[in-house]
Amino acid sequence: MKGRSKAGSEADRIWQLLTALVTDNLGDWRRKVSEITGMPFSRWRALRRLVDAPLTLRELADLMNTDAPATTVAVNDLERRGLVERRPHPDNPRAKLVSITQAGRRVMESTDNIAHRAPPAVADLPRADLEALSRIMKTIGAHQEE
Amino acid sequence: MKGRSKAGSEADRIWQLLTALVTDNLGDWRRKVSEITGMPFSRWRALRRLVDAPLTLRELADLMNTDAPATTVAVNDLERRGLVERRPHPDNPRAKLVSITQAGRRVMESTDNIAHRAPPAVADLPRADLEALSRIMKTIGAHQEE
DNA sequence: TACAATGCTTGTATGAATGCAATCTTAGAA
DNA sequence: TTCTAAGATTGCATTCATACAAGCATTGTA
Repeated sequence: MKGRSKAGSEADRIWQLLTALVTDNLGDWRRKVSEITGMPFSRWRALRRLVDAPLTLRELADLMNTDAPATTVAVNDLERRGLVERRPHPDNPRAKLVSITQAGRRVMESTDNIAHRAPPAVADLPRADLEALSRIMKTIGAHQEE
Repeated sequence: MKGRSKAGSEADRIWQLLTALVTDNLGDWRRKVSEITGMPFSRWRALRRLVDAPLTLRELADLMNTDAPATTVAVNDLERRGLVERRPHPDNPRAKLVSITQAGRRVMESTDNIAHRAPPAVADLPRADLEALSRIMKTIGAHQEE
């Protein structure tokens, strides 16, 4: 957390607005994702973390801010649905690597195209604003990779 | 929905990134808000909608994308806690106006100062990006007022 | 008057998220 | 070897969120 400014900063105010905007639309979004995928929203959220790279259960649990048991249950469900696979970890025999399957990728694509419609307040933004937003989100994305 | 472009547009991609960013941090946020206020997150969310102006139960239900019974339960709880008041609607005798109390405002202030810390990926953005974001969020906010 | 619609309430049922205790295996340290 | 820690699993218990059915009071209309 380098150069962290204090609470109540500009960034915090923006974040507050962002979370309000998203949470107000979250209910609808969750409903749609569940409807399309036929599984709880939390399963979809777990699956999304596996798109870029396989993870151990421990890593997945940390990323989702839940405990190990909850993660095991989620992976069990996803595996039963054929969306992920458990494989032995090449280096650590205690750990297992969870990776997404082709079927899993298809599920993610189906929701990419259908469930992520921007709410009117965002969709109706002027082009210049959308471009600025796009650029900023890329910056944020890059920051999170670290 | 004026001038709505098709699915998969730039706005939709941005929205997808935004929701991912927020939902990834939502768990923590909900926990903190619950801890500070001593009530479920959904109660806080309902209370927030009443900060600007009193609403009827019907209006509150629509804004939160839930049904009337759920809203009644939420308002009952908030009223028991002394954070909102039910008053007869001046024009429509069938409706009731729910308004936030001073105690309710204090609760909202307590979470404004403590729970809304921006995640590092946002807090560490360059100043120019933060300013652009701030301006865009104002535009979005104005759009939602309509 | 009779009837439908609005606004709210009560009660119930269900699915889901979360957290905790206990167990098992394997790896590494004493 | 013995002990401890890491990684994963099973099972359970609790709290929420959400939806639905049914009912009551009030308003407006046929």
